[in-house]
Amino acid sequence: MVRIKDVANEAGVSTATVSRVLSNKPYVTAEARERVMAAIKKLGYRPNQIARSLRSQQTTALGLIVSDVCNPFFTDVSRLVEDCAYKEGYSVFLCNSDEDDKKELFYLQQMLDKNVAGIIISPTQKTPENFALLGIDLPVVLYDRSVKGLDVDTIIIDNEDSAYQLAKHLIDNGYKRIAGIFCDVSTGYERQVGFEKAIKDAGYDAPQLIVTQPRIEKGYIAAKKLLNTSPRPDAVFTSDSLVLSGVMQAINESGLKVPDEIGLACFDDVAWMSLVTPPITVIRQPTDQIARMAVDLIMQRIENPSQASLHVVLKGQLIVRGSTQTRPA
Amino acid sequence: MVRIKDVANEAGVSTATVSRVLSNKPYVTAEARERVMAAIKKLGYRPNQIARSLRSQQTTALGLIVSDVCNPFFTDVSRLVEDCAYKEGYSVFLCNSDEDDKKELFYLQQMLDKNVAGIIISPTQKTPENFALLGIDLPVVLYDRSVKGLDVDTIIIDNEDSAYQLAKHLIDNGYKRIAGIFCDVSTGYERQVGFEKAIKDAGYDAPQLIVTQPRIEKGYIAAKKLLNTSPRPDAVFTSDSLVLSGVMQAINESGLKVPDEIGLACFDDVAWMSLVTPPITVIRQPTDQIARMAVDLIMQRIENPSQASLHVVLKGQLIVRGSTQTRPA
DNA sequence: ATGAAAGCGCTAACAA
DNA sequence: TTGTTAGCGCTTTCAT
Repeated sequence: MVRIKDVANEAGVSTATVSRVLSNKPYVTAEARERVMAAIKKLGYRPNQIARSLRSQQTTALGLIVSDVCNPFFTDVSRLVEDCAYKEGYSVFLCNSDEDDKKELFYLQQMLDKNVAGIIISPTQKTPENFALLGIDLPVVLYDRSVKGLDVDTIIIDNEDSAYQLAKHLIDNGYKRIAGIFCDVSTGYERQVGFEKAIKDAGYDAPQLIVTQPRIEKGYIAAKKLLNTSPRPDAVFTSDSLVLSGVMQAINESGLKVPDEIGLACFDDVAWMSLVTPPITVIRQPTDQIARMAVDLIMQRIENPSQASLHVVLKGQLIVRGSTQTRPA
Repeated sequence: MVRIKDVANEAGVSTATVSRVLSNKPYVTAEARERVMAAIKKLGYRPNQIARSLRSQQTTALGLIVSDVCNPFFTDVSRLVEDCAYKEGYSVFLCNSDEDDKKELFYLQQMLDKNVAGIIISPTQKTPENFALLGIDLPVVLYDRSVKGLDVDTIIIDNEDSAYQLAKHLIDNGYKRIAGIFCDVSTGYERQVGFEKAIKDAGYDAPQLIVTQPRIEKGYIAAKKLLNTSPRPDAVFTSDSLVLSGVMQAINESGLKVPDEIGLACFDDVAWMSLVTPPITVIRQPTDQIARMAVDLIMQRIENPSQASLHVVLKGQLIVRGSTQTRPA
C-alpha cells in the first residue's frame, strides 16, 4: 500500500502539501501541485478513505433504507438514487427494512455507526420513535412516506389527489361498485382518503374496503374475498403494485375478464403494467424525480444542516390503459 | 459521542480491556467483563467502525457490483445478497456498472478505496483487465457471468444445458421456425450455443439469430426485424427478460397471437412472467441459491484467502407455461 | 488478566 | 506558501 507519506517523499514536499493538493485547497504553488500530481500518478496512490474519514469525521457514504426491495417501485428509486449519489461522489449502503420496525432501527443504527453523511429512507415505522432513539442530528430525507411528528425533509406524491383522480376516472368510465384494497402504510391511508372522497362525491354507497400489507399474497387473499361477495365489485382499485399482482392471480383463476367483467386500477407504473393484457391503468409516480430530489435534498442538508425542512409534494400522473375501458351503461 | 475511553473510565478499566470485551477476546475476568458491559449499556456506547477499520485494516462491508440494476434478475439477487450479508454482520455497497466497462473499473477502485472485505460482482467486462489493473488480492466472487482467464470463485447456471432444454421444449411442442435473440454477454453466448445445438439436433435449418444488448428497446428493435421476415418465425427464444419485454411490445403492436401465431420462451422467471396472458415459459434461475452461495463463498474466501477457487454451476429449471403451448402439426 | 503506549493513514492547527 | 505536529477512536503488542 502506498501512503500519503510516500507521495510526499517522492514529490519532495510534506504530507500536508499533498493533502492540500488532494482536497483542492488553496495555498499550493502550481509547481508543487504538479510535482505532487506526478508523484501520485507515478506511485498509483489512492487516498485511504477510512483514514480520511476518521480524521475528518465525515464520510462520503449515504445510507439508503428501503421498506421493501422486492417492490419494483423501490428498486426503481434505489437504482436512481445510487446513480445520482455516485455522480455527487457518494456511495450508498443499501438496506432493506422489509416493513419491519426492528430491522429499520437496526439499520438506522448501523448507518450511524458507519458515520454515513446522510440517510435516505422510506420509513416503515409510523412514529418518530426509531429516529428519536438515535438522537438523530444526521441529515435524513424521507421519501414515499411521511412520519407524523418527524420534521425532516420529505418527498412524497399527492397521494390523496392522485387517488381521487384515479377513482374518478373509474367512475367516469361507468364503473359502479368499486372495491378498494389499501396498504397499511402512510401512502395507503392517504390514497384511501382520496378514493373514498371520490366515491362519496359520485354519490355511491360506501365501497368495500380491505386494508392489508403490501405483499403479493395479501393481494391474492383480499381479491379472493372480494370476488366472492355479491354483488361482485365491477372494479378493483389497489394502492400497490404487489397487491395488484396478487389480485390478478386471483382474477385469472376465477376466469373473470378484464375489463368487461372487472376493471382494474393501481398505483405505480412498474414495467409489466403495460405488458399484460389488457394493460393496466395506473398513477405513475415520478420515480426519477423522487430519486433526484432525495439526493438533492440530502446534499443540501449535508451542506447546510440547519436550514428549514422541506416538504416536497410531487404530482402523480394518471395513465389510462385498457384495464379501465368505458363500460356500457 | 461516547468513546471507548469513556467506557473504560466508567468501568474503571483500561481501553484495552474494553476492546477485549468488545471483540470477545479471552483473558478478561467475568467480573471485568460485566462491569464493561454495564458501562457500555449505561453510556449507550457504540464502537466507531471507522476507527476500528483503520486500526485493524479490515472492514465488514462488501461491494456488490451489478451489471444492470434495472434487470429484475439482478435486483432479485441484490436483495438476497443484502439479506444474507447483513445476517453475517456485513453491510453492502451497491453499485450499478450499467454494462459499462469504465463504470465497472471505477466502482472496483472505489470499493478498493473503501477497503471492502470482498466484492461480489456480475462482470461487465469480458476480460480480466479491470481486475488485473487493481492487482486484486481481494476476495472476489463472480456471479451470473464468468470471465475467461480470471480464476476466482464463480457462480453460474448451466446456461448451455438450460437453453438446450428450453429450445428442445419448443421443438417438442411443434415449433418449426424458432428465432433466437441473445445478449452480448457471457451468459448470452452460452445460451446461444445450447439453443443452436438443440436446433441442429432436431435437424432444422440454421435459425435466425440476433445478438444485442440486454435492454428493452433492443428487444423491441430485434422483434420488429424478426416479425418482418418471411417466412415469419413461429416462435421467439430470448436469453433475457428485458429483451422479452421489448419483444412483447412489438408482438402486441403487430396483433399477433401468442402462442397460436408465435410462441415465446425466455430466461428468468421474473414476477410478471406468470401474470401476462398467456404466461411465459421460462428457465428459472435459482436467484436465492445464487445469492446465498455468493455470500457464502465470499465469507469462505475472506476467512481463507488462499483456498482453491470454486466454480459452482447451478441448474436452471424449466417452467412450462401457456406461451409455448403445443402446436397442431 | 490487565494496562501503557504505539500507531493505522490521514487532516488541520499552528508555526515558520 | 509550506512544514511540523497532534490526534481522530480504536486495536494490539509488550510489559507487568
